[in-house]
Amino acid sequence: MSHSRVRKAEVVSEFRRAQLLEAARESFGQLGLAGTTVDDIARRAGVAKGTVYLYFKSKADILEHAMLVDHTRLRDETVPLITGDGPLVDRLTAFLAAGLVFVDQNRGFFEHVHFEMGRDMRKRTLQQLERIFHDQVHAWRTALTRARRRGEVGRDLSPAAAAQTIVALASGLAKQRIRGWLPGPVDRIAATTSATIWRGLAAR
Amino acid sequence: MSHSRVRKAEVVSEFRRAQLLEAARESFGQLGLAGTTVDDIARRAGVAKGTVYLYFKSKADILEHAMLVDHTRLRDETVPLITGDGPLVDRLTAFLAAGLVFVDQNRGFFEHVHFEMGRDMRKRTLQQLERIFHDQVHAWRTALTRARRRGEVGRDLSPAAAAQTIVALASGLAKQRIRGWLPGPVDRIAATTSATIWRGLAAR
Amino acid sequence: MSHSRVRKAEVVSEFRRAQLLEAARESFGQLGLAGTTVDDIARRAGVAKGTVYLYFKSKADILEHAMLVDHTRLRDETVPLITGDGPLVDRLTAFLAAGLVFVDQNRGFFEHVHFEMGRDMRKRTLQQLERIFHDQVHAWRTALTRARRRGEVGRDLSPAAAAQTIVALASGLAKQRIRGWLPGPVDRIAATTSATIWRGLAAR
Amino acid sequence: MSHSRVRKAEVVSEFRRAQLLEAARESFGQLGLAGTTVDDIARRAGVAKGTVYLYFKSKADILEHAMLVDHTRLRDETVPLITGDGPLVDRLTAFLAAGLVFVDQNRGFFEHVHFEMGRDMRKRTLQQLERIFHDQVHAWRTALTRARRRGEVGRDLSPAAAAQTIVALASGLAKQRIRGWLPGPVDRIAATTSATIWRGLAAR
DNA sequence: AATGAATGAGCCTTCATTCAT
DNA sequence: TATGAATGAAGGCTCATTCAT
Repeated sequence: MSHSRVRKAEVVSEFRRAQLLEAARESFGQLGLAGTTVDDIARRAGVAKGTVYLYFKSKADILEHAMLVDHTRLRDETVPLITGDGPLVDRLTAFLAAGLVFVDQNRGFFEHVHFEMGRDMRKRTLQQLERIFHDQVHAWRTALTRARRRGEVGRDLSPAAAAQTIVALASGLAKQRIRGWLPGPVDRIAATTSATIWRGLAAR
Repeated sequence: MSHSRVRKAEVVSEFRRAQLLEAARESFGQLGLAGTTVDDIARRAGVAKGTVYLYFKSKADILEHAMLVDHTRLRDETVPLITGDGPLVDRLTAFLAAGLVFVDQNRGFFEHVHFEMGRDMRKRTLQQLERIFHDQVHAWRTALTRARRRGEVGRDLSPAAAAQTIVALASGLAKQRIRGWLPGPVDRIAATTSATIWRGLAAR
Repeated sequence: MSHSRVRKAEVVSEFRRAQLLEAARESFGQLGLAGTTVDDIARRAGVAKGTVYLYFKSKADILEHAMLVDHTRLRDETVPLITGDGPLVDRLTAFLAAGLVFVDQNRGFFEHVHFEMGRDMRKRTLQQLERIFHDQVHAWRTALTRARRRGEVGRDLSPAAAAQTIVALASGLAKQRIRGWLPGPVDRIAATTSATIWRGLAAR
Repeated sequence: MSHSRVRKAEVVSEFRRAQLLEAARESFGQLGLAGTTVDDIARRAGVAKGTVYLYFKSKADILEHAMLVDHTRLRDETVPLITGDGPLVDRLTAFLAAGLVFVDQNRGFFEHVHFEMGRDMRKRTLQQLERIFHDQVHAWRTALTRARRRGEVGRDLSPAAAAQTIVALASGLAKQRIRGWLPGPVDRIAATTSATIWRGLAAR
């Protein structure tokens, strides 16, 4: 019974954390990082200000955890798509689309947060993003190397360069999507972009 | 004579503004947006804090003007490259390289400033960037359309999609360069990336 | 039986109070008054924060009781020494030594607590100390009057003034001992000081 | 003229500091250290809260400077009295009186402040006080050694022990005066105390 | 009796902006 | 024009105390 009480407390605690993170994401998304006060977060979560500090040790800590959720999701929703087994061009399309979908689902949060972090926070955030970036590049290099062996991509293609190009392109698309410069259905954008770099620009 | 006095006053005034903007860019670059105080800027410019407010109406105003300088430069250093008259692939390489060079030259400023702007400031900034982005896309679409007519690029290529892809790619490369994830000489990066999308990924 | 149950409850209750007071003294001694949180006290006593409030009505209340223990001890360890029956000079030495020993044994607590009390608490504390002070002065006056009658001290000595002098001196020594400005064995300090005022400074 | 302007600014600045210190001493004296807010100090000085931080870098800094004034005065008002050239017993009386006068003039401030300082502040304060204490003891030892040579005090008196006794006694008197346990005119208290230890307690 | 999550008042400090000189 | 002292709003954080379980 003491066991179940511990469990219950843990569950409640986790719930509060999630509740606060949700409130924080909402507030950050609407008011920006600087515009959000701890009071805001508390109010949205329906608790008193002091309560926030029972679950997170500072405002920065809240942000860090809020972002961690995103980063985990971002990786999980993109990397596996690269190492699938369909035709490479389809995987490329899916990869580009996934990045755009992710952005669409987190627009408010991204719009502000990635732009207002302080020095140290940004450092830590970028380290996390760098790992994701490296994972994506690595996965693409592997996929391209195999595809070249199978004759699916050009013999003279540099898998390393191409991998980096793809990831940079996905990142560029996402950025422009966040900013609203890339309207329209995600699938169409992904498909045409994918087609463009798949075939190349040059006449043949 | 009253005329020349006005002139002189204007010149002095312009000088002060430039001096303050330079100090601001330096401080923003080193300390970030939130980390920079109006006092910092004044001190670096060698004037008193109150003087700053004779030339700019707020801290946000300083930032806005500091960015305007950048945006003007960014446009001037990229758009003309697209509408040149060498082979399209060379222009593409030059375009990608120019974006990276620009980033390299303003790294400190970008690193911080683009990440810390408040709501309204970011809005205005993005509007400016959007215009540059549109100009770039437009220039590429024109260039690609002509190139297609000349048979320089594939018949079935969509100039609109390709233009957007190129610009997104340039933007993605720039972003990763800022973050330090794209080390090495700018020219090599531009050349290999350009080659990749020029030839395309697909075997032929 | 209901009687014995009440008794048992009382005993347990007293035990808890003592346990909490001990924890409080420890914490006050190490972290100071302001540096000690109710949580600290609870943790050291191995109970939950709320429990503290079952035994004391506030942090100030804890402090008050913690000091009461001290004051009782201080009185019990000094006043009886004055009204003994050995030679007066020996009683003086013993009295001075007792004050120093007391300080040595409670250094941590004194170091902080006497310096950080709030208004009201200090008022109450000083009232308690004043009683001890008066008791000491009174005891000394009585002892000196008797000693004068016996010809043990100078005929022209004012018992009242001398009593106050002795107590002030003891208090001054204690203060300097707390501050670490009076190193060395307690007995030696007490003996030399005692000798000094016993013989007086003047040549004879 | 620029010279005189600098001067004027300095004078104004010093005036403000003094004004703030006075307000702080007043507030600390009335409300205690913890009870005094920076707002209190500002209000008493007739300035805005932010202004306080133009002259002192923190609340602790204010306290430190407020105490420095005291310590300087305490030393200057006591040490010179010891090394005068009148009869030693008169110097002793003057010394004891000076300590009591000092306390009387700063009662409110002392009452609170010395009792509520935080760890570090108290450490620094005590270091300053220790120097004063040492200076006093040293001066007395010198004075007593000379007096012994002149046959003014007993041949067998230990100057070191006697010096420490005197200083401890002065400190004890001051402490009790602060606490209100030593009412009456300062001169009388000093005279009788001085007489008591000058003649000694012992019958002769 | 015991718990510990929740509360919220309160305080120090920063800094963009103003204004008297 | 230039100065820089003065302002005061605003926000992150602590912690004594309460209360539902």
